[in-house]
Amino acid sequence: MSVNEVPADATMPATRRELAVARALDSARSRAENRVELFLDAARELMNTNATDFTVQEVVERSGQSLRTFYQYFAGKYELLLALFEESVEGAAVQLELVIAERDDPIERLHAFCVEYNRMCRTSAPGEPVIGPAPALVEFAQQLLTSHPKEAAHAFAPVVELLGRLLDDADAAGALRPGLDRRRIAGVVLQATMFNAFAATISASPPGSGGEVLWDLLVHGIST
Amino acid sequence: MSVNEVPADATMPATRRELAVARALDSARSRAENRVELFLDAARELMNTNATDFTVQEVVERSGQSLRTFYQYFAGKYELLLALFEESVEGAAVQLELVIAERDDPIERLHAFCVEYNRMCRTSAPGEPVIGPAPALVEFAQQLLTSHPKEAAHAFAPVVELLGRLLDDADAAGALRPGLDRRRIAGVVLQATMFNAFAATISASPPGSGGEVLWDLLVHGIST
DNA sequence: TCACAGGGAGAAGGGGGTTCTCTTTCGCGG
DNA sequence: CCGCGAAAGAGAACCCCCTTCTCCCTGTGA
Repeated sequence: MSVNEVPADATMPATRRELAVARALDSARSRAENRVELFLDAARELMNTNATDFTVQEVVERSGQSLRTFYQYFAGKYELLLALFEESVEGAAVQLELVIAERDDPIERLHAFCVEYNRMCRTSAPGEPVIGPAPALVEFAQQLLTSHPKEAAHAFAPVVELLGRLLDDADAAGALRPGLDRRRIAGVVLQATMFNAFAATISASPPGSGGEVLWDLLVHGIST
Repeated sequence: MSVNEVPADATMPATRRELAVARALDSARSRAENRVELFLDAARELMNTNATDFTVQEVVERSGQSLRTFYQYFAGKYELLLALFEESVEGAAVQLELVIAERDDPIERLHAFCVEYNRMCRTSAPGEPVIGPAPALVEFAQQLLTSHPKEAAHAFAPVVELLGRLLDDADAAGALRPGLDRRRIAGVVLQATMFNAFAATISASPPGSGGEVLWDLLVHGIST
C-alpha cells in the first residue's frame, strides 16, 4: 500500500500524531490482511486437493504460519470456514451477475440464475473440472443453516439480494403471479436449487440437468 | 417372545435337532433385539433431552450396557445413527399414511402429505412440544445424503415410495401436467419440504406456514 | 465341579481442536 | 551498538470423543 493511501474506513487524521497512529495501524492492518489471506489460501488449496476435510494443523503447516498465529486471527476453525464460505458466496454472486448481464428479459434472467446457481452448487464429481464448492463447504453450509441461522442468513446475503432483485424486476414486468411473498420465494428457490443434489441421489437421476427440471417446476408456479 | 413363535425369516425346521438350533437362535435373536432396543432407546432419550448431540459413552451409560457390548452390536456410532434415522423415517411414513387415509382426492392427499411432512421435519423450537426429529438426526440426514447417497436413498425409501404412489395416483386421475418425471419430482418435493427450514431462516419468515407456501408454489407447477 | 463363552469395567490408543509455555526474532528507543 | 518488549514460531499439553483391547467375573452346560 503506497504512502499516499489512507485506509478507507479511517477518519481523516488532523494531526501528525494521529497520522502516525493511523499509519502504524494501517501497516498493521495490511500485515494482518496478508496473514489472513495466507490462511485462507492454504485452506482453499487443501479443500481443492484433499477433496474431503482439512485439519487446522494442515492449514497451519501449509500456510507456513504457526498454530498460535492462527488462533490469534481466527477464534477457531469455525471462523475460518465461515470466512471461506462468505467469500465463496460472494464469488458466486459475482459470477451470477456476469451471467445475468447477458440477458434482458426478466424471466430469462431468473432462468439463467437458477440454472447457473444450481450448476455452481453441484459439488464436482471426480473427473470433471472443479467448479463448485468443496464438499467441506457444502457440509459447513448445511450445519450453519441449522445451528447458526443468523450468520447463515448474513453469509448468503449477496446471493439472496441478487435473487430478490431479479424477482422484483420480474414482478415489475408483470411476469409473476400476483400476491407472492417474494422474500420467502427467494428462500425456497435458493434452498431447492442449492441442495438439489438430494433429488438426484434419491431418485438416482443423472445429475446433469437438474437445474432445468427445477426451473420447469418453478416457473409454472410463479408465472402468471 | 413366546415359545410358540418362530422367527419370521427362519425357514421352518424339519427335525428336532433343527428345531433346537432354531430355538437357540431364536432366543439369542430375542436377546439381541432387546439389547439393540436398549441402545436405541437410550440414544432416543438422549436426543430428546440433551437437544444437541450425544456421545457413545452417554448412550452406554444410559442403557446400562457396556462399551464392549455396544461395539458388538453396532459397527460404530454411524450405524446407531443410521438405525435411529431409518426408524424415524419409517415412523414418519406411518404417520403420513394415517393423515392421507383421511382424504380421497388425489391432490388433497398430495397436499396433506406435503404440509404434514413439512411439519414433521421442522425441528421443534424450544417451548413448543417436540414432534420433529432431533437436530442430531437432521444433521445426520444431511451428511448421509452427501457422503453415502446409496444408504440415504435406502433409508428414505418408505417416504419416497409413499410420495411416489401419491404422484402416480394424481397422474392417473389426470391431475398432473403430462410429461413430468415423477421420480425426479418426488426427490425435489421431498428435499424442498424437508429442508425448508432454510427458506425460513434466510428470509426471516415466521416458521409457521412454510408448508402451505411450498405447496402453493408446487401445485401451480404440477397441476394441469 | 469345571471349562468356557459372554460380557462388564475401564484403560489405552489415536485423531483433532484448542491452549499454553518456552524461545527466538525483530524493530525501536536510548 | 545494546537491551527491551512485543510478535510469533515450535510444539508440547490438554481435552473430548470414537474405537479397540485387555483383564476378569459370572453364569451355564457337560
